Amino acid sequence: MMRINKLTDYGIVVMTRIADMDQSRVHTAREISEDTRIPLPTVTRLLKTLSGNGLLDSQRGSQGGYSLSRSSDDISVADIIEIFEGPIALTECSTNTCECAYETKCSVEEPWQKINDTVKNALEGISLNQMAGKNQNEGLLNLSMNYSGGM
Amino acid sequence: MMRINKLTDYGIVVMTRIADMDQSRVHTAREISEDTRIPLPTVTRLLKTLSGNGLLDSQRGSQGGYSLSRSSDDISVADIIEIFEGPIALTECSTNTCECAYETKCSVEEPWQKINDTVKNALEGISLNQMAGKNQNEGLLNLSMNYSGGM
DNA sequence: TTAAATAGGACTAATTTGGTCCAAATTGCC
DNA sequence: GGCAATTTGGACCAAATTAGTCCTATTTAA
Repeated sequence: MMRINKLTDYGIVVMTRIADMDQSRVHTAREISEDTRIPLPTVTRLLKTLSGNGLLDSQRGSQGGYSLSRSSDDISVADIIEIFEGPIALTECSTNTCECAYETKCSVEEPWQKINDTVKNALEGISLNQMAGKNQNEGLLNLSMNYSGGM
Repeated sequence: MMRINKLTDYGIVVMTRIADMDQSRVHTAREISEDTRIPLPTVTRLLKTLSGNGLLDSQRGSQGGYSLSRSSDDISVADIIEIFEGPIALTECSTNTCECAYETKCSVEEPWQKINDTVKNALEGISLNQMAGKNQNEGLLNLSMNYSGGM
């Protein structure tokens, strides 16, 4: 189905939720779990991963919690996806380390690069801010202009 | 890794290979397997799926084999991907049948639609012809124009 | 009639993914 | 100082998906 993984999806939901919350204080895993209705153990793991990769700041101990490490304008969907899924690459051919066994495959490498760049750019072009409720729709027009309409 | 499945990848390789072959005759699974070095049983299955979904014509019996059902210009990478993976949709939210359980997720629906359309357009914009060796690079410039150059 | 193909589908092994849980470390507060 | 609330790190297992193989039936040309 060429889907992003469920955990990645959840990761985006969680980040979006945090972006929608009061930025003046930190938020606990429990709080976020209740808001999103994603089970606490799972949310816990998501938050660990997200803070471990620099997208969230964490504060330990009592009164601790998580907060965005930078403005929701400066966090893209691609940032989140790459944390959970690694570099955005639809095929192995799209990565640098491709060692194609089949000659045919290799003739295919350059088109794949282009395809990937396009996908990557689309994902980098959507900020958390756009995903969140506030300022909704603003900026999305840029994306629509990116494809000239058909092939 | 947000990858397409291996079988889908193989499917594209197989189709590309056929597009590169002599169009005046049909080609057997064995022949394609040897060319691509993909194991015969797997190639067999790929070809069955591809012909079953109208991308290849098949001819049974001795002297039988497979050929493109239409010009390689008229077959896109998206056509092949959709056969193996179903509709191109990065998240469930991108499909019509989304019944979001979480309110947060729903605020996220519209951006996902845009993202998906972009990805889909990118994949629809690459023809088998472009993937194959002949006329290489022709037409790819269109794609490059689709993203306005980073964010 | 036989050999060469495709068609259809069942089946298994391998891999990936989703989800849970536990113990340790840190911090604020009483 | 000690307790309670948190994050941290990692192990672990169950479920789902994917990859790959194989068998049998059908079709067709020579």
